[in-house]
Amino acid sequence: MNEQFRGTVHREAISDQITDRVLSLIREQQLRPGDRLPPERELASLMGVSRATVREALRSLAMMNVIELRHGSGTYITSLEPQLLVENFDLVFSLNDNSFLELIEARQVIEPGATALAAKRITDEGIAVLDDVIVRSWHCLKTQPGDFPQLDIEFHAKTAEFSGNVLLMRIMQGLTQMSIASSHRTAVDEGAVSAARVERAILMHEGILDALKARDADLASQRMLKHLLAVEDTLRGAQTE
Amino acid sequence: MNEQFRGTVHREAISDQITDRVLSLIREQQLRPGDRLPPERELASLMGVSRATVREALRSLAMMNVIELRHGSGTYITSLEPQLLVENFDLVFSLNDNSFLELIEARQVIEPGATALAAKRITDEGIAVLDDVIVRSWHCLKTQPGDFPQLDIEFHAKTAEFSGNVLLMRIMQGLTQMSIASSHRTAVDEGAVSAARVERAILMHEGILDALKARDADLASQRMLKHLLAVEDTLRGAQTE
DNA sequence: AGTGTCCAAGTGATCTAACCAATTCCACCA
DNA sequence: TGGTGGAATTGGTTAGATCACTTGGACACT
Repeated sequence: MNEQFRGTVHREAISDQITDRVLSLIREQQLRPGDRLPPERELASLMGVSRATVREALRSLAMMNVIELRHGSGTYITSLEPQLLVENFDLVFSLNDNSFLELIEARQVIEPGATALAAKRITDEGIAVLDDVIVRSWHCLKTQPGDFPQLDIEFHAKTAEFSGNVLLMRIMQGLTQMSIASSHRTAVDEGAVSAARVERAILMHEGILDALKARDADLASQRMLKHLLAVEDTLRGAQTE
Repeated sequence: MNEQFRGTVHREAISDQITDRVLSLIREQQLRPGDRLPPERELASLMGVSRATVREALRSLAMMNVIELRHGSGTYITSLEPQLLVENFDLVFSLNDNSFLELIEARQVIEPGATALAAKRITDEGIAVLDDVIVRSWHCLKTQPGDFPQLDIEFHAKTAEFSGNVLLMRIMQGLTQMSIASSHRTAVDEGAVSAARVERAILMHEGILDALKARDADLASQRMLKHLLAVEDTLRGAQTE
């Protein structure tokens, strides 16, 4: 016996029911990208709840990039493209305190593979983008070597982007952001941006780009790993100075 | 002149500022798993905003499983485990048929490298843990083959753990967890848990573990990649059936 | 002392009723 | 024709109140 006590006592919170409802409508294609939802006031009266509750649900969906709230205009379904929906994936690994040695090690595991994929998929437009980064890097070396880290990040982020894999792209972006925060904390910047080091880094970027141009996945992957090992040496050196 | 008009017109919505603030506090270790946040009323007055706005932020964080709102008790930081934080990303896989291929591709990039690290760092205790997973996998095959995916996750998650890199561990555990969610969506389960396939998977796990026991990083890495390529074939096959 | 009951305080959940701010669109005028 | 101003629409935010759940301590009973 005692079956009579089965079942959950806590029903789901109202605002969670609303988010589930919207997500269901999206899955059933009753709501499609670009569609506009009814105004908040209307939704509230339709469902017999307060506007505040509706807004809690809508804001949650907006944070997941499922909908977009446009002030004065309305609520719209986003494009629902994968790169949008995984935008917050970095939460999975960025909420912890990480040493930059762990960071660089993770990049050594991920970037060579991502670069190999990029070699297979990069378009001529993509190559032009990376070429431009290199050109700007040389210019930066002559004028403001201190600004190089920004271009370094851009090169790596773009390379990850051309891997054509949105998850790898997001992971790389998250890791590079953490690298920035980490280097700011450890004051590594001064050592890493000496003109000689910047020049070596640009040369290695060029080598990687050449391999990408040749669509040589193995070579590109190898060179990216070598580059990241060099970065690790630089960081280790700066750390012990 | 006209400098007076500088600056961005659209500032970030207040509730988004609050979520960012909470996430920053977590990153800075000022808030840790299990910690309790101040009551909503207090947060509102501390930040000089209304309670409704605070709640929109908190509900968004709760939807991403970063915090938990306990009615009558308070607001608490969750465990922040990767398996928990990726829960809501399954929407990507139900909306886009090809996303799970990108997922397995990302795993193919990351897991071999992480496994190589594990080969260098795994302890005898770690090996015992993986041995136990294998033993339970064989037992599962004989009794409840349908429960194998859970053990599959466990093998990969533990391997990630023994890589000794928290970042890689979390990324890998998150991706592995999502694999299960995506395979549920695509109704692959039936095909994937056939006894023959389960047996093949366990044998490959054994091969990986043997390489780890030998501390052979290259071999372990190779075998992990081969295993994931096999998983991809299984998924592709199930997709077109 | 141990134990169970009950109540009050604390806290999240929801509602109501405003007003502010950005967008949209149409009527009106030049 | 075309711009221009203002009203209507709609999201953003606030304030205050009430409901519902949890917690812990006071109290009575054993």
